Amino acid sequence: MIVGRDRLSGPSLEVAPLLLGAVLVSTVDGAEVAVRLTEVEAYNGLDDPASHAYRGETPRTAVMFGPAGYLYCYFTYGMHWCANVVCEADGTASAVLLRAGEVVRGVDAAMARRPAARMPRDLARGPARLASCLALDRAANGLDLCDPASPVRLESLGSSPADLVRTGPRVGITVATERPWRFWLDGEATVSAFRVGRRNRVAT
DNA sequence: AGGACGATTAACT
DNA sequence: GTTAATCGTCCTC
Repeated sequence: MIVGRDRLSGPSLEVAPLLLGAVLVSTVDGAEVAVRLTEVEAYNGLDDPASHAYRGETPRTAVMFGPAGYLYCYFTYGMHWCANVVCEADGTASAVLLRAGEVVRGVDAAMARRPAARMPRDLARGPARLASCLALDRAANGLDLCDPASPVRLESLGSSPADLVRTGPRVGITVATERPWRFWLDGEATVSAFRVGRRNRVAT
C-alpha cells in the first residue's frame, strides 16, 4: 500500500510521529532497499530558525515550498546527503527529516553502499547513512513518494503505538534547540545518538 | 568575488 | 572526547 498525499499534508509536527514505523522503499540503481523509520525530526518554514526554508524560498528549498509527499534531499558538510518528506499544503514550507531506520529489505545492497557499517543496525542509523543506503542524492530530490511508479516510495504509513513515541530536542542544530521536535520509537537499536550542534568552528 | 558554515560521519587519541 | 574531510549555499561586501 502506498501512502496517500492527503495523509502527509498536515503540519510537520503532526506528520512526524505518523512517519515512525512507516517503510520507505528505494529501487534507485536497480537494487531494492527498504527502511522502517525509527527516528525523524520536524522542520517548519518561516517560523523555524533551524529550517532551511527559514529565509524564504531558494532554488535549494523549492521542493519544501511545494505540495506534500515529495522528497527533499540536500547536500551538507561537503560530502553527505540527507532526505526529508515534504508536508503541508503547496506554498507552505514544512518537512520531516528522516534521521534513522531499520533496513527491512535489501540488507545486502545496503551493506554494499555502506562499507563502513560493521553491523546491520548501523546501516541507516543517522540521516546521511539512511540516505546513503537508499542511494538518495541530488537525483532523488523532488521525487514523488506517493506515486507507485516512483523509484522511491512511502509504504504503510506508521501505525506505531503512541506510547512508544518519544520526543526531544533536534540533533546538530545551533538555533531553536529548545523545541522538542525530534521523534523516535522507544527501545529501537537504530535510533541515532543525540549530539549538540557545533559552533565556533573557526575559533582558536 | 570572498568567506563562513552546515539538519554529518568515520577515524583517530 | 576530538577532529579532518569537503563543497554547495547564502550572506556580505
